Amino acid sequence: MLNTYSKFEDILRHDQRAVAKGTILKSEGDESHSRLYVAEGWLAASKSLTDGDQQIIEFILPGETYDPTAADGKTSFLQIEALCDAVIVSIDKTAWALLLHEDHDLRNAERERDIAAQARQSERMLRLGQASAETRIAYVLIELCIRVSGRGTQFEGEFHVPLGQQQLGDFAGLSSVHVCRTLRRLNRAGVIRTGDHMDILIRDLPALAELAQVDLAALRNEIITGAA
Amino acid sequence: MLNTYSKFEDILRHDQRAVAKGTILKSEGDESHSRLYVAEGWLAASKSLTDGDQQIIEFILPGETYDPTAADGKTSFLQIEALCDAVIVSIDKTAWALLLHEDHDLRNAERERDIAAQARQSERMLRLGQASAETRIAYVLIELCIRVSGRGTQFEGEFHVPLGQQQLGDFAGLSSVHVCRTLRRLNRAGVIRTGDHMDILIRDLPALAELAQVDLAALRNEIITGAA
DNA sequence: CGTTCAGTTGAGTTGCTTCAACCCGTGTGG
DNA sequence: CCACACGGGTTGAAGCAACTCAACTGAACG
Repeated sequence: MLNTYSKFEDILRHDQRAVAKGTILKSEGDESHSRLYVAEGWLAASKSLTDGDQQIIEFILPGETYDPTAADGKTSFLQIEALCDAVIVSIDKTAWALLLHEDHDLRNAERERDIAAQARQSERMLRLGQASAETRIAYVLIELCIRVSGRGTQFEGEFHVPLGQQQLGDFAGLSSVHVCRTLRRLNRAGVIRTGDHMDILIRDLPALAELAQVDLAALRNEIITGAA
Repeated sequence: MLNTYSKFEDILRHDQRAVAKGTILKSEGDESHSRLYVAEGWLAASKSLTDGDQQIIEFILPGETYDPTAADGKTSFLQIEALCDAVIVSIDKTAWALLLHEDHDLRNAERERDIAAQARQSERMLRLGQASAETRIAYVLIELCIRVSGRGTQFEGEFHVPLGQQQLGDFAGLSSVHVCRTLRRLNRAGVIRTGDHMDILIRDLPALAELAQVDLAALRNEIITGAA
């Protein structure tokens, strides 16, 4: 993952900052620091309604970057939170722009990254709007599996996500109670096995893909960046 | 709207193409033509589940551009459809890249456009995942109102959208029947008035914003591009 | 050993969907 | 000119999926 960013490793090393689980990163007035690079841990970008319900818009995994800045260059309309202890780098806005301008490969990689992120969002919207709880959960599991496996060889059927059922629900648009029930049902059906603290083992990937209504190979190409 | 694209008006004029309502624009193999510019009419970008339910991911309004191309540069994961008779321009991929490379202003404008589109999607995901039918419909109406009003002076409370209730439902994640009921309820409450063929008059904007759970001024900045 | 917190389960409720009927404006062919 | 079909909107009735509320469990921790 890191190799895409080898061009500015000096920055990455210099500006690293550890944050504890639960920390909320505000970009209030913090204009110069715009782009985030996550070296370790997971972040969640979310929005909430006035009545308190929140929707997780995107997870940011180790090795990925994210820019929460709005068009005005100042404020952010999203809340960024560390889902576990994390190490992040805030990349100076102008420095980033400079890098992007100089480095053609980086620019291309970022473009592909954007497209992949966009594709993920579309898939999620489709399911948020139209699919049953079972399909939503199955899709979330598959997306996360693909992403944690990364560009590595095959799918790793077993992986861990630093999420509670509440957060899974905030992502899939379901109540935590219903996430629990759905997960349990998938367990009983032998499709997955869940362990302590969101350890997930996919036992029957084709069945899960069927439930999620995805074509695995296609989704893979669509959803993650092609950079080797 | 057009003025952002004044730099390549020659292309726009040259390659215009009229399409009838309902036409589906496939990008199958049509690699060289990647970026769409909509001169007239509305397009919808949608995805569908295997069982046929479809979700409209984005509307593309006159004066806007859209690139349905996936990361591989070939296929598209979205279906683009003309919601009414439309005039579009397919901009050659390499020509577009060249323009973007040469023209700093255009590049910036596109960046802002991307950020605004991203913000819109986040708002919609929030409501798809967490909000009631009433809130979703109210939000959709407000978003569309803001977008058709554009950067113009004030909100125009009265506008028209070339959409049926079915399509409104596909966008808001509701059945057409429930869209009808909700619209009817808003009518009775005196918040809006609907006319023939999706003519909409917002009679009580603050009330609608309250239902949609949005801060009008903030949403405006967030959702549309700042280019004057 | 008590407290806390996440997950689990049951019971009851509700909001949205589905199905079906009906209305109405429009187009079409006899 | 009327008869008819058609498609979109409207409404009622019935069903169901997901929600809320609440109680219980078990693990982690002081």
